[in-house]
Amino acid sequence: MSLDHAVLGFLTYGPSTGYDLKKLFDSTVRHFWPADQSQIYRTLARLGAQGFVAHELIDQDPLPDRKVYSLTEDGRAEFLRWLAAPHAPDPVREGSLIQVFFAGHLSDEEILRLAKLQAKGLRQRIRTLEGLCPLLEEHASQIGTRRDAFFWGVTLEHGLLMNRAALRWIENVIKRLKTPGQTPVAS
Amino acid sequence: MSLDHAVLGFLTYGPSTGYDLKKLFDSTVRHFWPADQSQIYRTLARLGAQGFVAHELIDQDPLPDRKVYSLTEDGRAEFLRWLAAPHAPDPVREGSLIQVFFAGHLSDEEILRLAKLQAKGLRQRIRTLEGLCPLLEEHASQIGTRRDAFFWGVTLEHGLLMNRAALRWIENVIKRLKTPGQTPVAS
DNA sequence: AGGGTATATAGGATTTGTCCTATATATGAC
DNA sequence: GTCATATATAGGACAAATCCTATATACCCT
Repeated sequence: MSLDHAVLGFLTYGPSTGYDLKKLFDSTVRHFWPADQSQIYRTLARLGAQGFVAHELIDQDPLPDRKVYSLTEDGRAEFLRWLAAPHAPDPVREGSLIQVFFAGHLSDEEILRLAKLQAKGLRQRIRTLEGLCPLLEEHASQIGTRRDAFFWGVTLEHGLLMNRAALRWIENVIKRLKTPGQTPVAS
Repeated sequence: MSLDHAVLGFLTYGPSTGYDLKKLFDSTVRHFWPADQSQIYRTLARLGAQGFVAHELIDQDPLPDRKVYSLTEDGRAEFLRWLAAPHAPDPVREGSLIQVFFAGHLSDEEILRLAKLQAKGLRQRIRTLEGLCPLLEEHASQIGTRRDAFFWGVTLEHGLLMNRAALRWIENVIKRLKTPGQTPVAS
């Protein structure tokens, strides 16, 4: 349950509401762990029932009360325990590769069309990640330390490197499709 | 619903049972699309209800009857429609990065320990993928064409490249942790 | 005047995937 | 002799995630 610990993690920086957490998620970890608004509220409720977070109500009439959540002692302990423990990597799920896997049923032209679309999507995603860089630095200076900023940047770097590798891969596939007769051997 | 189309895809090579499909999944697409046994059977049932597959029973007393599924006309049409259409990439979910994101709360020693474990896992995964190569070629020669073998190999290549990129990334992070004072800037 | 966005929470419904169990027998390993 | 593995299907229970809707008001744009 990574989301639970991501929420606890953000609360180590100080109390926050579900609404603010959602925005924080979107501007920092969305690129490797998207979180639905509805899921965040439910997670906060569950963490509350487990005693890992507590909240106080702040009246905002006529808007709904703000529920400002903060970490309890137990919550902080649980987070640090999780953070220091090794975890199995989550299984990979790349649906687009299923299409590639069965692409032999299509004509080269059709495959090229799809591959180029994929490449376009990857380039777009890379630009999005590059645009995230200043945003992340802004957040780091606001709520985190310089040390935090290093690790935040490193996760962004991961996204960039992976997407660039995927782009190189698909561009290479396109190249090989255009010049047939080559051995497709991996390794 | 990628699984549905993966199942339909495998059935284009000929009729099969849920049991055999599970084995086929494990030896070909498991590295980018793991499928639970239980899920495969339920998927076959659902595809049957939708009219995309049909099955005949083969008595095997005392073992349970084999349900040999084959594609219907509708099923083949649906698969080819899906195969030729562009699809949005599935969202990335890398739980391990959440740990990296909050790693600032740990000591350098603890982080190094975890990072080295991650690297070890990646090397292991790379070896597994390399070992899958001959298996995949064997399957390709048995049930697919040479053209299929190309695309099957390309998906494997994707896995190798992505895991190697991830390994380089983590090794670089380890290096930077050991020599402090360097700018962590991405890009 | 009407439509989109921001503020704030929350629940229903559905989908997708995992884990575990049940059934029934044969074979090979230790 | 017992224990794991292979053969074959199937369902209950649960977890995780997404989508949509409801509530209420204010502000800005056209």
